[in-house]
Amino acid sequence: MQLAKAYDPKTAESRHYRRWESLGFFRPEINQNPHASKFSIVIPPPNVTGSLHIGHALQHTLMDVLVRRKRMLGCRTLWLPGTDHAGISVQRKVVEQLRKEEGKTPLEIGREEFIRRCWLWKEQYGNTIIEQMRREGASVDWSRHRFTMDESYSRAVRSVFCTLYNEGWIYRGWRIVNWCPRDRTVLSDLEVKEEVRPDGKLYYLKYPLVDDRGKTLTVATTRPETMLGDVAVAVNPSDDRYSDLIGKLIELPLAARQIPIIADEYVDPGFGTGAVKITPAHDLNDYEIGRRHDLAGILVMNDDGTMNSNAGRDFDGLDRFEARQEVIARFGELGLLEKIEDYELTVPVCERCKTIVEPILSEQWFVKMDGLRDLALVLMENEGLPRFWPEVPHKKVYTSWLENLKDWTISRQLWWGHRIPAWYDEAGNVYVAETESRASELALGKSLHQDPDVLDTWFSSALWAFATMGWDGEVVETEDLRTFVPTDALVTGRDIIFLWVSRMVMMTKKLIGCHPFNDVIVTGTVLGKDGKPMSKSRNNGVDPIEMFDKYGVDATRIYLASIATGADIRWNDLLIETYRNFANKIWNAARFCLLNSGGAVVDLGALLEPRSAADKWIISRFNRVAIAVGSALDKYQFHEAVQILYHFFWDDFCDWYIELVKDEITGEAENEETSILRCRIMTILEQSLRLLHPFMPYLTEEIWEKLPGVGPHLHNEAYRNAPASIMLSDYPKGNEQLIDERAEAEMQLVIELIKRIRNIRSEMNIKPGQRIPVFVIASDGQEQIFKANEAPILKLARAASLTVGRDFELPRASAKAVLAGGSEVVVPLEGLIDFTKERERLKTQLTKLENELTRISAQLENENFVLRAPAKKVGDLRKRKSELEQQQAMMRSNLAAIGE
RNA sequence: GCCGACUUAGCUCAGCGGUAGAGCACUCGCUUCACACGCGAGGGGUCAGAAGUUCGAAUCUUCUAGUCGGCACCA
Repeated sequence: MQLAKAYDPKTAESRHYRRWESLGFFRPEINQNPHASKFSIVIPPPNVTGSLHIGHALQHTLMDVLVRRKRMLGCRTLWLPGTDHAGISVQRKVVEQLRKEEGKTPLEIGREEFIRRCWLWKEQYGNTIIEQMRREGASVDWSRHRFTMDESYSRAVRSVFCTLYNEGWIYRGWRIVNWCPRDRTVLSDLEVKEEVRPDGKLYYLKYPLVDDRGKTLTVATTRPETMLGDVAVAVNPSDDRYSDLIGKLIELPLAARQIPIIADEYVDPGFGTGAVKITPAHDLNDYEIGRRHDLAGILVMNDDGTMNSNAGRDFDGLDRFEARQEVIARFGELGLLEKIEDYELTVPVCERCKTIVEPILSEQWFVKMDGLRDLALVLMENEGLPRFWPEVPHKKVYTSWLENLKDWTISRQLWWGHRIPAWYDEAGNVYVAETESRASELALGKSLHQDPDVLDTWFSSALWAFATMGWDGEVVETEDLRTFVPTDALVTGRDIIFLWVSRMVMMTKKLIGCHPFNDVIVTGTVLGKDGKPMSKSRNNGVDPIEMFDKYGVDATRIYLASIATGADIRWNDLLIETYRNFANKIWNAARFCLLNSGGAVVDLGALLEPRSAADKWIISRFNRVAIAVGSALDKYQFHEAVQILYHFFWDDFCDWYIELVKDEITGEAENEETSILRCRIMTILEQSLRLLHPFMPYLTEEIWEKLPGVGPHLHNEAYRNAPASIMLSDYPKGNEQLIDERAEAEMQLVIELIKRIRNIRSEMNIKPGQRIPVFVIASDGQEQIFKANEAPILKLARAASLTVGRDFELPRASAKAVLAGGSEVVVPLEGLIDFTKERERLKTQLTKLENELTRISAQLENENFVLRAPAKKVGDLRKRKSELEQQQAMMRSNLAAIGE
């Protein structure tokens, strides 16, 4: 079988995914072992509005690595995909589309039509991500794909709402909430971000007292327009400046209203003037003060951020920022504006549209979080679940966030989403039920209308761990739920630990009684080339599809997996190139094996009877690597696994093993030894491909299917009846019995010898084509090793002859080097040697050696070290020291021999 | 204000108590019959600074400086 000279990712990427999918390889049902343990992951459902970005690619890669490995290990494996309806995002897109294409507003086409448009939009654009995930090679079970507004998922949402309501965990009430005047909906605290405004102002307004004519009290505010809703001015009761004013009345300017001066501990006498205007309908703290003093708030704004009629005829209809200017102007005219100070302030903004969020008194639905929070805290306290990877800092951040949790605003003034299952009669009584007919029963047939609001998208995604498994409130036991929940791992970004992870924990614990997942693997952020978070405005984004096209999916995947778990990474194309080259290296190693295969086939038996030291060595190395990869992945140390595999394949397998056996394999002679050797190298290649498969699925499958002798008999026992594919082959776990320390030490010595000779050749400018005689003065026990490996030494050191002995008379004009264990290599260079150069070469090496020797000697001379360090450490160091001393002596005499 | 992370070779990053590592870049040499997306040989670091713990610190503790996060407050 001939392979092309360079690996072309596109060929492989176009072929395998469809086959894997259509043969059902991604489904847990492919596993025919009734006793198989399970492994399950649910995907963090991407928004239907989104397209794949590099963060998805990173998370999907890690999930796929886990899933593919576990599947190959014989687990009944499920990776469940899906998408999120993304309430506000979709609504905004459809509103925009409507405006652009038809010049209409949602109100003009009506709720029903609007929702129909949302579904259309979703059908048209919502599958982008799904198609892109196929390209990634993500081995998700598409037959179990879920959308958060699927019929059964919606039933689950309504059911959970009703349950929580009936148990008193959900309530409706008036609270100060975050209001986005542009989206015209309430937002939860988590959807509000902070923005620093260095150019902010603090306005000092003078409020005239009613009785003491001419006397005023100055308050400081950043939002003067809210004064139209003031109901009091508060001072600290211990503030001597104002104590005589407490209880007096103020004539509120522009509002024709008298308001009292009250005393409250909340007021900080040191800030501003020490007197605070109180606007309970527009500020959380003012609201609390209002409650303490029994003062009702006056709402002066509409839902679009304009002032309402409560603000007075002159302000009604004005935008809040126009109203601010107007208020300031009027105060100025009245001589009541004391001053305006520059004041850096942070304003709350809508996470998505960046509009300044208005705190506003509003009637909304909330989830009481104290009980739910305790479920999560107890789970962490008692069982340490979920386990965060990396644990620092996420465990602490997660628990301390829970400890300070406030109630969750879950209603949204949108149309796209899960409509709140609450109905009202004409008297305003509320009936909460899964369906309208049940609500109607509760209302004894009174005429009802449903609450117009929908639920926060995160309310529905909080149910993702179990609503995806068929749970809908009526059906509470399903095969999938029993089998796959709790899931094993959740791979997600830092940004949604509060929004999603914590809420899934609470809801799953509450509704199902168990935790949703064991491990949470928190990925870092992939930053742009400029080291800043990727964003459209910075135009520093990296499109994973472009990377796939340019470097191949496999190279992109293994690069993403090579990023340390949880660490932020600055994007750099050069690093992907490294792995593109690696893919090519693998391809060419396979090409070599196939070009020289003869009649060889993949045969695990060929690994059981190693012939040469090189065979024993590579088999030992392979098993060591397989074990190390397994333990790295068990700890979610993907990058560690990648490094191990990269260096094993490139350094050990390609640079050394292939080179060591090359002559024999490419030789014309066809004998039994050669064929076994060919089987062996083919098998090591095949085993390596299996280890690499979770990271590089396309490349490994593409090569694997071309190897002679592969088939379902190589599958894990759970898949013996399935069509052949590397993705069902048995994942090598590594066998400790096959680690051969002696063979590894032996080969290391041979490698060192070859490197020393190459160093001499290079430093002495010996032409690559020139063969040179090599002598080795072997120390005790090493003679045999060199003799046994004569052929590879001759080849790889380009030596004409290798003479191994205990003692030689050798010409002064020789280059020499000392090996670990005391052997010495001598290359006679009659006529070729440049003594100056050789002295330099020896001196460089001597210096290196002596630096180490000095350090070690100092350490051993330290009595405390000898006394307190572990005996083994001291022993090792003594051994090292005596070896270094021996080498030093030899090198010194070599140096002396050619003259200082 | 509270909590936290990061600072290691020119660049991007591993390592996190016992001889400073990788990839890229750099220097030198190679059309060696799998691969120039390659092969071989090299150069390059007082591990941000200071103090401490320890026989021993890049690795633990404290402080300082710089960079970046999260949370809270903001009349």
